[in-house]
Amino acid sequence: MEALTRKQREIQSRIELILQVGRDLVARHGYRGLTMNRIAELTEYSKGTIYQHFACKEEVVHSLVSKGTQRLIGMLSRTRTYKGSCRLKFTLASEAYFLFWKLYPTEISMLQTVKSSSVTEKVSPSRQQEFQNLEAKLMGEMCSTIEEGIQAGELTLPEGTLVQELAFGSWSILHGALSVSQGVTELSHVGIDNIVNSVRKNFQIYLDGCHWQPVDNDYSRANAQDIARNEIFVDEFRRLSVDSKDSEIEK
Amino acid sequence: MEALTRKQREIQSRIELILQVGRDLVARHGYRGLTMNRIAELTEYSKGTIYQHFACKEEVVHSLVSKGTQRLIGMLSRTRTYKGSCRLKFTLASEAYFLFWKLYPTEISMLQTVKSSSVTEKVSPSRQQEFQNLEAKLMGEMCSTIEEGIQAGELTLPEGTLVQELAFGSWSILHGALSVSQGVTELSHVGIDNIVNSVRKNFQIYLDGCHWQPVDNDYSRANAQDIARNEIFVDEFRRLSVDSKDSEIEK
DNA sequence: GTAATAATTGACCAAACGTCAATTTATGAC
DNA sequence: GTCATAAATTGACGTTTGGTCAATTATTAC
Repeated sequence: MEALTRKQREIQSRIELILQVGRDLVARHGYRGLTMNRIAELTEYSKGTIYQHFACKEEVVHSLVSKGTQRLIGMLSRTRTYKGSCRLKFTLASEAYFLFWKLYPTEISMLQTVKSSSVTEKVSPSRQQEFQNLEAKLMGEMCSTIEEGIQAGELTLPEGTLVQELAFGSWSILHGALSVSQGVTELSHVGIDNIVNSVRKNFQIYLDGCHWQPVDNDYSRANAQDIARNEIFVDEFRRLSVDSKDSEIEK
Repeated sequence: MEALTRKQREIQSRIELILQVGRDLVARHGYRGLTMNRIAELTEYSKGTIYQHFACKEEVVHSLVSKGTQRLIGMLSRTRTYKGSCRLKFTLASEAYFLFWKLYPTEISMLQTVKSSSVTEKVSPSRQQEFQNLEAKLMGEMCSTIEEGIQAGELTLPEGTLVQELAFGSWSILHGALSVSQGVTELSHVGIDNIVNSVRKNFQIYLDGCHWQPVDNDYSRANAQDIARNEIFVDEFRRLSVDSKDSEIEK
C-alpha cells in the first residue's frame, strides 16, 4: 500500500465534507431537507462533482448511517474490557446503546430511513453489503460477550439454540424502542413514559430468561448505569450534559 | 347516523380502489414504483381527484399500513378466546404475528417505510394519530392477555413495572426481525437461517424471564404452532399454501 | 327548470433528479 | 518548460414527479 497522493487526500476530505454537510441538513431540516442541489451549494462544488462520489442522496444517508454504526460498534467494544461478570459487561453494552441513542438522535432517525424500501431500492448493492457487514460485526461484538459468559459458566446455551440467536434477541429488544419511537417522539400513546428505562428492564428480563447469572435486581442495574457514566463513557456523558446545556441556552 | 348516500358510497369505494391500486403498485414495482400519476392512470381518475382524497403518496402508504395493522389486530384478538393457559394464548399471539408476516410481506415492508422520516415528515398529524391509536390498540390486546395471566396467577408483575412495559418488550422481540430483515431479505449475514424460529425462541426466553408459568419447552412451542395452524388460523394457512403453489406455477 | 353547490379534470408550474458535452486541471514523458 | 494525454469539474439541460387551480361538468335543492 502506497501512501495517498495529495489528490487522493483531497478527495477523501471532500467526501467527509459532503457527509458533514449532509448530516447537518438532515439534522436541521429533516430528511426531506436533504437534496443534492443543496449539498452542492453548501459544499461549493458543482452538482456533477457531488454525483461523482454519491449516486444519489440515498447513498449519502446510507453512508452516514454506516459511519454512525461504526461509532456504535466502537462504543460497544469498549464495554468488553471491563473487569466484572459477563452479564455486567453485556448490560454495559446495552447502556452503550442508550447513550448512543441520546447522543445521536439524527443517526437513529436516519437508521430508520435507511431500512425503508424508499432507500434500499436505490442504494447500490455493494454499499448495502458494507452496511450488512457492519451489522454482522455489531452482532459479533454481542456474541463475543455472550460466549465469554458461557465459558465462564454464567449461562448455558439452550439446546438447539445458537449464540447468534441470543444476540439477535438482545438486539431486538434494544431496537424495538427505536422502531416504535422513530428516535424522537414519545411512547406515551402506549402508556410508557420513560422509554430507556423500560428497555433497560426488558433487556434484563430477557437475560433472566436466558438464566444468565447473576440474576437482575435494582442494585445491579443502577450499578451498571454508574459504571457506564463514571468509568467507561465519561467523555460521552460530558458531551451529553454540555449538549443539554446548549439547548437550554437556545431557549 | 343516516345511511350513506349513493355518492358517499361511491367515494368510499373509490378510496378503496385507490388503495387497492396503490398496494398493487408497491407489491409489483416497489415503493418507488408508486406515484400519484400512475395511481391516476390505473384508477382512470384524474390526478386532481386522487389528490382530493390523499394529499400525497405518503398518505396512501400510511393508509395502507393502517389497514394492515387493523387486520393484524383482528388476528391477534382471535387468539384471546382460545381455551388454555394464558401463556399459550400469548404464544398464539406471536404465531399470529408470524403468520401475518408471511401472508403480507408488502404490508411489512410498507410498515418500515411508514416509520421512516421521509414519510413521517409529510403525513398529516391526524393520520399519524390514527395510526398511533391503532398501535395502542394492538399493544392493548397484548396487555389484556398479560393481565389475564396475572389474574390467573401464571406470572406476577415485577415491582415497579407496568403491564404496558411487558407488552412493549414482547412487541420489541416480534418487531426486531422486521427491522433487521426489511420484511424480505435474509438474516444470513448475522448467522441465522430461519428467522421465524429464532424469534419464536426469543419470545419464549422473554416470557421465561417474566417467570410466566408454565415454562417453555419444545412440546409447548410445537403445540402452539399446531393450534394456530389447525384451529385458529385455518383459513389463513390455506391461503398460505395456495399462494406458495401459485408462485411455484409461476416458475 | 334553474340557481347554487360540489366534484372533476388536465393543463401548468416548480422542484429535484440525474446526464453529459464542453472546459479546466493534473500528470508524465521528453 | 512544453506538450500530449488522461482525469476531474462544471453547469446548462432534459426528465420525472409533485402539487395547484381555473375552467368545466355533475349534483342537489327548491
